[in-house]
Amino acid sequence: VRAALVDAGLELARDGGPDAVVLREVTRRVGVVPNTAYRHFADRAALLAAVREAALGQLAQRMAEAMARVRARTPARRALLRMGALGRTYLDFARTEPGLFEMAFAATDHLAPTAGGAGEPRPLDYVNAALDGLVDAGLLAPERRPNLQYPIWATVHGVAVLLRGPLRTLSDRDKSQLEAQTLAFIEASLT
Amino acid sequence: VRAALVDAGLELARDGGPDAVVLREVTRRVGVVPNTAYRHFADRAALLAAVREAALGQLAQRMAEAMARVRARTPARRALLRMGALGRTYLDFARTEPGLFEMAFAATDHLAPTAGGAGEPRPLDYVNAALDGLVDAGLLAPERRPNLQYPIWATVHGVAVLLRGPLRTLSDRDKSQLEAQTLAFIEASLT
DNA sequence: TGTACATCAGTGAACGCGCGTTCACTGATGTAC
DNA sequence: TGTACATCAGTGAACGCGCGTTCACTGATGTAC
Repeated sequence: VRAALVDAGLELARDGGPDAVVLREVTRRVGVVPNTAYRHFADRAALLAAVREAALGQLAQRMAEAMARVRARTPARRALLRMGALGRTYLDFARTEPGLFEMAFAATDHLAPTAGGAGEPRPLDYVNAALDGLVDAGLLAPERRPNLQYPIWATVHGVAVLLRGPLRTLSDRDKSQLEAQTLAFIEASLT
Repeated sequence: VRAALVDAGLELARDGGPDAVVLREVTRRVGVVPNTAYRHFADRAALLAAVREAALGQLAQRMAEAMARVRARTPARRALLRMGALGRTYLDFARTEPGLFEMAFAATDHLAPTAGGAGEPRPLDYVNAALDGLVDAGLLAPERRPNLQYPIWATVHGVAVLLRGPLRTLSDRDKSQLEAQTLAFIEASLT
């Protein structure tokens, strides 16, 4: 039932974002009485944290698939392609699953279980791996590497957020172009 | 009274973000009966849109002040300093006024009055002006200029959002360093 | 093999709450004659 | 100068709603002897 509750929450978040993940509605979808949720979660915030984790997992899975799809002869080329694929996957996710995207990055009261360490890979892990690949291939100076994942993440995340916010009135064409331009902006500053 | 309602809304948004801007609480603060709000706004969404506008105005004002403070001998140096000052002002605003920051960029149902055109300057206008300054000073190739404001805005906005979201557990030191690094990342890709 | 008991996931009913919104109203302000 | 009237910002009371959460409970499942 716990898994069913999280799934239902994910479904609610899919269209409506975090605010749509309402405890009573979640239990309703599972076909269970509201207070049943308290068997599995301390309170609504705990349920929300679990759903957020699941949403993040969806994004992580897409990134993993995208990484697996990259085929390239040389390590250098592969590192570059991976970098681009990561950005595109991230932006695709934000565009096609806006509710889950919002859910994945919503601020939850419960502090994230980041402490664990040995969990499933997170989006940032893939960026780190791709950057290390660039360094190994000699495309990126090692001294520029430290913490470089953050500005890159910020840039991609930022364009995703802006396109859903102040720039949401742009045409689809302009949005796609802006996404491409932003990824090019990152690539330009990497090489 | 209308202005008082918006002010009260701004105050509520300051600590608590958009969700804290509750129609009844807003009227309560003004010392007026709840339905009075409907004399001035069609519904809650309209009130929220007005408050969002005001929050955006606060940010715009800070940027204007920051621009006025920049003193430099040469146009080239001034353009560079302005660019940096804009980024720092933006991140300062996000850090010191998280509620207003969230409010300013919240998605509101009412479509933004962007159509007007001749309104007060918006954050993006300052970035455009600074970029034009860089081009005029010969620091930026004109062919790179078109739409360059968007990736830059995205990067700064992205780091602001991440620092309030997934990276909120970072130490203040790390946060400041990440902000600085991100601004350096932008500057590096501009020159 | 059979009985007594603990565990615990899910039930049924209810709570208090604050919300956005609607209604018919009052009473001050300004305008027309 | 005085009277009749329209305007309209704010009032008072109420509505229905759905929420998160708590309580004492039932009844199936598994374990100990």
